[in-house]
Amino acid sequence: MLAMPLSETPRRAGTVSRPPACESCAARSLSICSAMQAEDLGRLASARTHQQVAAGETFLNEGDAATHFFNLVEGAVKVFKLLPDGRRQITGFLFAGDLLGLAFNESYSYSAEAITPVKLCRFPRRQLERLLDEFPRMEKRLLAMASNELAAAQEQMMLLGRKTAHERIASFLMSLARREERAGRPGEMLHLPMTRTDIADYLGITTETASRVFTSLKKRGAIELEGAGTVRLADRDALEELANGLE
Amino acid sequence: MLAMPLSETPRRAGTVSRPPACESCAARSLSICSAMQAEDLGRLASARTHQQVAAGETFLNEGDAATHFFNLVEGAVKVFKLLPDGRRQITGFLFAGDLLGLAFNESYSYSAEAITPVKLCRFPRRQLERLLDEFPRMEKRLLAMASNELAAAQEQMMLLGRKTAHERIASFLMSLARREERAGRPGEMLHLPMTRTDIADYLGITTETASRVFTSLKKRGAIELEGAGTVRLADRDALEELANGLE
DNA sequence: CGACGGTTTGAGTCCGGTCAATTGTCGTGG
DNA sequence: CCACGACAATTGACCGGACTCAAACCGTCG
Repeated sequence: MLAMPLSETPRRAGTVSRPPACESCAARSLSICSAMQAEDLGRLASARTHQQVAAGETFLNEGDAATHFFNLVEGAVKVFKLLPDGRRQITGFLFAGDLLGLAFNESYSYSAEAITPVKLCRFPRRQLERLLDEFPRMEKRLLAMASNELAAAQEQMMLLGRKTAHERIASFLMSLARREERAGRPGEMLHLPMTRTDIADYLGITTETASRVFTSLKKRGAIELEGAGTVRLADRDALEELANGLE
Repeated sequence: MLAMPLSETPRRAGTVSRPPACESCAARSLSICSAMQAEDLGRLASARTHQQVAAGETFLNEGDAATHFFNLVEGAVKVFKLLPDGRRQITGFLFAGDLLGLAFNESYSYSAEAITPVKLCRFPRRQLERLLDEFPRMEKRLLAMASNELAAAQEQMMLLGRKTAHERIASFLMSLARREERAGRPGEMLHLPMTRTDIADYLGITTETASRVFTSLKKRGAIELEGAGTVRLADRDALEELANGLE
């Protein structure tokens, strides 16, 4: 386990405010790196493999032996689980800088598929485990990340268990906006690389419902659409309220 | 974050198979202890506070400063989040031996309420952080626990997002049964300390639906009820299939 | 241009929610 | 021991939001 997606990490005083550039794989914000010394990076780098994945390709399968973990360098990825009859639940979207497959079980508990063309850095898990033994600071960092992941997971349970379709979409959009802003980009204009079906499978609704809600929010003036992939959050306050079940 | 509930920890070879008794707080399976030396336990113990909580009492509030973490010594606890209008999502049930409040954020992201009368051991978080610095093995153990938690959380997302009411109840029962068996007790006869409303709020359905599904499963012969609090899993294979969306 | 995948829209259905009434359970005190 | 009150659980009737099935509408790319 341990996939590190849109976790809403609160910037805490005392934490390294911006991880340094990770030379070894050209990722601008590989958060794990901030806990490593240059030499460690070198050691990990020696074992890493760069990998390209085409859009739509599944490069990690639920149940497979968890031999590697990944750093997503470029592109977007969906992480999901399937039921035998094909029903799908997407448990997270990952973007550049996110970590994937940091499992401590012997097999992956989810699958991962590229949404856009993807560049990733693959590390053998053993290598990481050795590093963890030697550099406890890294472990602490991972623990903090896992902690944030868990908080995000509980938030998602709240969404899936108790929110209406409108509230789910609003929550989703606000969550993306906050992520953009945490990365220093404006959060008003969003580019959605995933399809309506992906969004639906992430929010526990159907494609049709997702689409209907988007047009409904547009009619209300809460958002503007330019094609299906671009959303402008026209009334963030309204969306925020909706996301929290008010109104 | 980090609440450690019914995570289905696979017993891995090479891991301590059964944590030694934790003298300091009379818990029989305080998993964190297995990573500590006796002296450390003593140090933690010096700062601990024993605490009794009556059934129905909320002893931990979402948003409060996360100053302590807890070991549940006896009883059952529900962990939940609320929406402003009162809708509730229970994110987990905790039982004897489980850890609670092991947050690495500055405030709790959930509330916790006693289901039955509860005994807990309260430790200041600072103490733990010092210990973690000195004993990396503990950190590793926590990381593994967090990893299992995350896998369980994703399983729950699958349930909340995609399963039917029948499948949810079946999954819930099977999950409880496995937990019992992992603890060395027979999993066929279950005692449910929580109300139907609690179960419903955990599974993202209503009390009425939960109740209807229980009686429906009873009529089908999959379970037997003796009062609302005791369930016998009469046909585990059927329940297992239902839980996975087959049939 | 036509084909294909994704999106939107429409009509009808149904699972689970809502509201309401009844029954069951248990602890308390007369 | 039983009556009572309070709360949980069950059951019923009805409703509605989201699902299903189906058709039309893009946008992009060969």
